Amino acid sequence: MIKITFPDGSVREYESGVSGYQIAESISSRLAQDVIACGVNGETVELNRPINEDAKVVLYKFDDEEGKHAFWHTSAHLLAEALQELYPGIQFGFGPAIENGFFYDVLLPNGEMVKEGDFRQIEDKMLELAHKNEPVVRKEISKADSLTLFGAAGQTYKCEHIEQDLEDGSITTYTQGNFTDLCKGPHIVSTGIIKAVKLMSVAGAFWRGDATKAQMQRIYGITFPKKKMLDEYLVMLEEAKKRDHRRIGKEMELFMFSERVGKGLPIWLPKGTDMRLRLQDMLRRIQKKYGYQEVITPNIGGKNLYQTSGHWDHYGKDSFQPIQTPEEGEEYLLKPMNCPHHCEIYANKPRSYRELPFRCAEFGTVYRYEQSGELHGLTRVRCFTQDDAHIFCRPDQVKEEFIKVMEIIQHVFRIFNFSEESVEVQISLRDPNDTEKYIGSDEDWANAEQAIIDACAEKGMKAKTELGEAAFYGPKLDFMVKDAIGRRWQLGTIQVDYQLPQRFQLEYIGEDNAKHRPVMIHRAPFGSMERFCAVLIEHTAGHFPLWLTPDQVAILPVSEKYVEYAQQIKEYFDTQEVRSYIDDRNEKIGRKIRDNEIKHTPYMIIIGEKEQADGTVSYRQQGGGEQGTLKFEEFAKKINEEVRQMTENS
RNA sequence: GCCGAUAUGGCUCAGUUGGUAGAGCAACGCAUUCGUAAUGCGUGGGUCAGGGGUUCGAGUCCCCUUAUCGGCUCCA
Repeated sequence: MIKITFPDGSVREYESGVSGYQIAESISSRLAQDVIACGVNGETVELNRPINEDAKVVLYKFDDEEGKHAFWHTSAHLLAEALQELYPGIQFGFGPAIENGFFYDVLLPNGEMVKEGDFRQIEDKMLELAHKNEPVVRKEISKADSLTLFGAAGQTYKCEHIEQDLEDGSITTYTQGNFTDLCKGPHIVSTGIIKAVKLMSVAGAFWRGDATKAQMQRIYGITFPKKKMLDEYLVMLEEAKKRDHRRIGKEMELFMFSERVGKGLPIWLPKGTDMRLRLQDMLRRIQKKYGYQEVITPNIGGKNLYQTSGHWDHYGKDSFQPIQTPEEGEEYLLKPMNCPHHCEIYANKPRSYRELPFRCAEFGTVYRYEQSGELHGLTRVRCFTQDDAHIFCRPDQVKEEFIKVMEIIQHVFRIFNFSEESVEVQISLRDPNDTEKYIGSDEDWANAEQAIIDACAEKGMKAKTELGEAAFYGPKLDFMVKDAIGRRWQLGTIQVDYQLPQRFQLEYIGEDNAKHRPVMIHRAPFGSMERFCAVLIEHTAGHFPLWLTPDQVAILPVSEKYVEYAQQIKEYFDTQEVRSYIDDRNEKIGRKIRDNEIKHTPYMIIIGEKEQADGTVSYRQQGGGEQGTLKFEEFAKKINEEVRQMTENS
């Protein structure tokens, strides 16, 4: 007999070898229907795996992360099972559960390709197989046997995976019906729980994520235990699309692209520019308090500059190719980053330890020749402006300076209500197994990485560590924020760099009257104006805060008779720096209200006979209906007061 | 760059098996001069992304190019 402890603390006795499914059933038959996976001692196992010792049990439902994971993982197997029936000879790669659903990497025989048009047939086959409600059976298998099994099935990728990555004694297979997959689980108890299936897309994906290896087809899908849940999910996706910054940017006339100007080259329209300048001003105010000095550098630089920095070696192919000056025989690059220019500013004169840290900031526009397939709205472009700065400091100042930058970034994110949950902080270190990718000594790397880790610890910053994500010259602390459909984008970044100061032979005279090498911190709180605006648009769905929004007030005359009064108000607003426009269309007031509600303008004022006589305005808040009546001077004061509070609290 | 998909008036989209383009919104005009989420009537606007091909005939079928979308790879 073994003792099983339940989440509520109660303990029951069972025969050794009892399965999770039997445990679930013994509690309540109704519960057993909802339970789709089972955890033991913190480790998720499938319900049919025998439990042989005293254990703490967790029973997962679809709503639990672990439950969902098992559900979608089994769904990936279901997809593979269906594909195997439809395309005999198909090769399988990896097929995991992901945040929303699952995928399977496959290679069809004879160079055939899965097309979106085939999805219906595959989905039907998956549902047909699920309807059989086959149990998912786990089996431990030796390495030799697994190689025989998958070798006989012609699964060369599975065999490669077994040979290279798996150790004898830790290999398991899962079988449902006629389909057996190499897998470490966990899975749901049987396929019949899967009631709704939707294949989302098919994409190319390189075997093992290596662009030099075979390209497989990655089929994405999602499944649910109820049809209704799938419908709700699809509606949610549609809603998210409405927040897409590319769509809102067009609707609100914030930015545009032109095929003739070139792909990936965003054009900021008047309203978008207005907003961007306001964002820049906000950051300028904050930076000033932290002792930054703003500079302006050219948009091109000599090729030699980037050879010195090492960027040419690492990213030469990914830059716009050099501009030649035939008479002078020189080559210039469109500036792909600002750091080398800033190094030259530092080197412009001898520096004393007394003037460090030297903090040099620039809204620096850079150009990068990103792969065409990578371009994406404003989040991945070929011309963008970094809210860049480089801090040159003494080695003993690194941690303190790093922490100050963290404060700026947190400050900025707080202003936009990017909550702790929506921002993921990532410590990006180098891959210790692939040091070729990086420059600099192990000692410098150790120091730089430790500075970041210490700073995070000191600030109590919750951060996950990723190996291989560092820049080639140093480790980073990255602030990632999700877009409307859950893609993660790096916004803020802070990087510690011992390399560029060396390459540029940067020095300062220390207290000891000897020359010393400074350390450089690269940082950008927004990351780039383009990407930050994109993510901000998606987070706010275009409802920007009053201080930032291009238009604060819509002035709506009840009829054309009051347009003159409207103009008088607008002129006054202009003098008070309240941003307004008049909707003087020949439309009824109800219509004007509706249209301006949709336009996301935060305030509307309505003026007619009464207001004109009293010198007042009747005002509404977007989404909040009528608010009251004020003298128009009072209203302007109220707007500015609101803006003042917002910006001062920041 | 690679895989899959899309491209029709300013915007969002119809356009059945090939038979010479439609709607709603927007714009413009006229009437109306209106009180807190859509006034009515009318008008103009498209080399169907570009190029080539098949055909008596192509928005529709085929090929190439370009841009865009979903991914992969990359991201200083």
